[in-house]
Amino acid sequence: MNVHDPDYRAVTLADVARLAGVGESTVSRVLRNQGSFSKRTEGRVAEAVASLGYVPNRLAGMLAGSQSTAGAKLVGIVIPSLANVVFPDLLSGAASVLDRDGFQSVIGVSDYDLGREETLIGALLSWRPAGLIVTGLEHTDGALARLRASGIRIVEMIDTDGPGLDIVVGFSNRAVGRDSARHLLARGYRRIGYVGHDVTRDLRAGKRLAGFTETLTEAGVPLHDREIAPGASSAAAGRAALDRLLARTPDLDAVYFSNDDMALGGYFHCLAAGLAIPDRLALFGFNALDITAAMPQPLATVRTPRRAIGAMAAERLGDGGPSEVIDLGYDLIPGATA
Amino acid sequence: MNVHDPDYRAVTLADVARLAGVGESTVSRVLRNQGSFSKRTEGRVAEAVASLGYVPNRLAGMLAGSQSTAGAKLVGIVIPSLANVVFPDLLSGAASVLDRDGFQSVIGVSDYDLGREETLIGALLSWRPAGLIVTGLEHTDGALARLRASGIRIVEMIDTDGPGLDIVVGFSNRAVGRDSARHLLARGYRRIGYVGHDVTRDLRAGKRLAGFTETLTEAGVPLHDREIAPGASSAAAGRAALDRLLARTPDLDAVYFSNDDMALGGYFHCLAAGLAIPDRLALFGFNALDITAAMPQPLATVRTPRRAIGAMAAERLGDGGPSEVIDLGYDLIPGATA
DNA sequence: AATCAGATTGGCAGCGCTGCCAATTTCAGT
DNA sequence: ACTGAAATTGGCAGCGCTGCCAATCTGATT
Repeated sequence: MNVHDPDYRAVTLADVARLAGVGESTVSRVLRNQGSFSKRTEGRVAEAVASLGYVPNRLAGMLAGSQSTAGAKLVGIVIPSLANVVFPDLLSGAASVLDRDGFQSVIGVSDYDLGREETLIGALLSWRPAGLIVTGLEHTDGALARLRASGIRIVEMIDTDGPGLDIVVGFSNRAVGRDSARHLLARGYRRIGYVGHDVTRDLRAGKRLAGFTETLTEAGVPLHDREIAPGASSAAAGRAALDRLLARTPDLDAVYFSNDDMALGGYFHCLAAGLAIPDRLALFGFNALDITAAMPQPLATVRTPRRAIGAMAAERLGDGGPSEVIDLGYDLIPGATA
Repeated sequence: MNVHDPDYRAVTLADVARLAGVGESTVSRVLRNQGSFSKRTEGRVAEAVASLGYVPNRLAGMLAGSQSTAGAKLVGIVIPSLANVVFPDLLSGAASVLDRDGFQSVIGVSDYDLGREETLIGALLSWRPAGLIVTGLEHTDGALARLRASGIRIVEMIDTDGPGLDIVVGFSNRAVGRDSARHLLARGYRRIGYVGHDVTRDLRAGKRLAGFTETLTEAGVPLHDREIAPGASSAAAGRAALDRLLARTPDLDAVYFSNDDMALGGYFHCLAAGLAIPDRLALFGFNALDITAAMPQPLATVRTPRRAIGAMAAERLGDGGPSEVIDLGYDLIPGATA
């Protein structure tokens, strides 16, 4: 007997009620441990549930419960990618809070494509979630319209550089860029280069770079040269890009990378090319991936509170407070490569 | 006006039907592009949808559609973690197929805890998915019971070393271990050690180790020594564990790691300690993470078809074929570290 | 002009569960 | 034994949508 048999019918709450000899609403109350019922009833119901192998149908439950505020225990989350550690971290931070509060989440991956993000937002909204967590502040007009029209709590996470829709949780990427530049300047580097990946897709990396060059320029030490690798960030892309950059501009004394993956690639290039770090060339990354702490020379990078951002985003989804921007900051890790 | 206003009511299909001046079922047909309707009707409906900002309620749709086979376009996926690249890869492989077929997926993360997996399976089943993808072959009795009772298609992915429930997609971890051992033996290594992480949680790593030691023993070159790091795998754990292992057993000439993260840590240890690779010590990993190809000396490792496994798992979810085991194999990458 | 297959359409009964409300039971305090 | 408040319980109307079926319309054919 399975779902494909033409006359298959799942066990329903009504079946349980019948077997237990109680009303449907009583079973519902017992199952949700809400309202009052006697110990005896609870026992009967538990027994019936066990003997029938009853599994509640959450679809029906949510539909029915959607009329009340307490109903929809569901949230939607949109992230650009799963390949970059950042996002799984954000997700697990959010999951820890969501689990605690008994929320389910439906996740959409936009693949750094704002058009696809708009589609995903529409799809997630059709689940009638109690709230939505999206990544970044940049969205298509259509996406913004849908988000506004939804009338639900929206949390934009990671980035605080710009106007948000409702709740914004994250840190300033621009400030990260500025601080990174300040750090390199303080260490005495003056011929500074940049190695990044496709910024049209990863807008946050673009903001860091903007802050970085801004500070350099203010200090009278403009960015010496830059190399942008096409496609997503990766160690291989970082290694190849640094190679190209140095071939063109050998006199650099420090390189700022769009993130740690790229920086790790750069590190490998230096090892392979026999360039002393940080004396011949300093390296600076972003994200503080776990792996960078295990390097022979810990990478100079910036640690972002990823899990905390995810957790805070989930936290704020629930409350009905006013719109606000929550800056969770970041830490600059000096490391040994810059 | 938003969801929290006491008298808020979402736009429903009935509202659209009224505005468009057609019946509800007609709107439903147009929206799902199913059945027949005139161009004129389609236009009216599209107009009404746009003007009202209507978003279909998938909860209701699935509930209503659940009676038919075509209804529930939903699948559940359970993975042990998001922190290990392997799982996001599996997920995106599955997503590519699921998207194509118009399926939604709900994901659960068990955190390598079989008890938690059982709970998650129950939770996912309550969404009445058309099928479920789980990780590995080991499950609690309770989980197995629920899976069997569900009557839906179950796909167990990654591991083919053991009896499956229904469809199994993956490769043999044991064979990976054996081939890895064979490779090291062929290269002439004879004092071989192992550095791993908590095997009680990562059962697949345990199977690889079993196959590995088995082959070594058969060759009359039993595993020389081993060091197990507590907790999850990471570069830091691998680095520290290799350090401990070598302190105790300095005469090793090769080390097999539970995966690339650990191996990368081992690589860093060798760099820091000035151990020549592979002459003084050979390193062998597992997973073929992208990053290992960017290393000065590409890591010797085994590439697993992660995206393909995810895609195949999703593919099989749909068909009604008989239970079977699908072995997608793997590639041994010689690299330059062994 | 009559006929008929095929295209188009609307009505309505559920899908399984929860919220509301009224009915019934229980029980401590007279 | 009697009373009122509190605890417990069941009935039933939806939640918003889809499937089924009968009704209506269209156009070509005879």
